[in-house]
Amino acid sequence: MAADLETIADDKPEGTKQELRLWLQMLSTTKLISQEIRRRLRSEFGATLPQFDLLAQLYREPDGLRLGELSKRTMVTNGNITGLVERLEADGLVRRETPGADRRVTVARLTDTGREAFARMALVHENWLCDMMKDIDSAMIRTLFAEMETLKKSVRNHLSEGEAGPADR
Amino acid sequence: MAADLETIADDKPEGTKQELRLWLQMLSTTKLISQEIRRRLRSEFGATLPQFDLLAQLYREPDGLRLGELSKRTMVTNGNITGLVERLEADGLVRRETPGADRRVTVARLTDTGREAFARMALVHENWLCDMMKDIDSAMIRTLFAEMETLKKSVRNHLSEGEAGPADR
DNA sequence: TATTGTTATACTCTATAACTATA
DNA sequence: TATAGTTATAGAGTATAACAATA
Repeated sequence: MAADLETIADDKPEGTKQELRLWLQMLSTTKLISQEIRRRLRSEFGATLPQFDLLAQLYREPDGLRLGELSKRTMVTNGNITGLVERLEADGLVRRETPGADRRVTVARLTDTGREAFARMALVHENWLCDMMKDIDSAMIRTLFAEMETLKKSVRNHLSEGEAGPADR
Repeated sequence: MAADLETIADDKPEGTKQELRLWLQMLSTTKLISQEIRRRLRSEFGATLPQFDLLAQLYREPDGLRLGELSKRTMVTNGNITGLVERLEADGLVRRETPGADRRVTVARLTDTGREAFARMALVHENWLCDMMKDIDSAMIRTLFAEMETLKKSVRNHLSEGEAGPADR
């Protein structure tokens, strides 16, 4: 069949599996962008990328998030979330509270200062990205986004059964 | 025109620019994969991702690479390459030499042990990725690869003029 | 006993800058 | 004076494990 010929012809780019090639490409592209973003976040706002990520999560949740939930969403272990939040609290951007009856629970939320600061950061941040992606047309950005989503799902499905993320017990 | 209507209709997903959405998607997907890869690299080979990356570069160059060149390719600053190479040298995977007349130049290359060790790592590593990307068909992987390449070029073109990567002077 | 979060530890990575030795 | 690497330093991220308080 014609389909088979096609498959055979394209299957081996040059000895390296295409999955690996794609991953290396993703990794270096992401590294290139995130190095630049990190550099600018620090020099202009004195913030790090994990901090920005954490603030972004809280920005979307006016009522705040429990630390365990924050840990899942940022993919940072519970133990390390404590340190991250502490640094942000010291800067006055985040506040910790024990909202309900269950005194084990802690919720982190943005302070007014934090909300305002993040809004400024996000705006500039967005412009950096638009600038870096200037040469990419709108349709391709949407395609890429959808494909990334599919890829992420596939990865989630095939992580070593029974675990999700780094250990913390 | 019909094209205009389409553009207008799709242009604003919901207040957040699509470039930013794409970037966040890329970042979390990459983080998901690389956390898993890092975990396995460490538990099965006692190696880190930057180390793997460095070894991969040397694997492709049987004659070795000058440290400056290695620094560019791995996007690790010159100062930090020294430490990375030192650790790998201590493990017996890499060797440093001064090949020519110019005694300032140092070249890093894989030892026989290093070459053999990396070959094993790379094989398993490749399988991890194929497994994680199981649900993605071949055509989409190729598409994604090409799009990543385009994206990387765009980013390179629009980094703050006159600089490439972190400072080191 | 299980859950939530904290503390402790050890190591690697990252960024910057000053320094040495060659050229 | 410019180049190739090294050293030094400071800080943050990362992974693990043991721990305390609460349920």
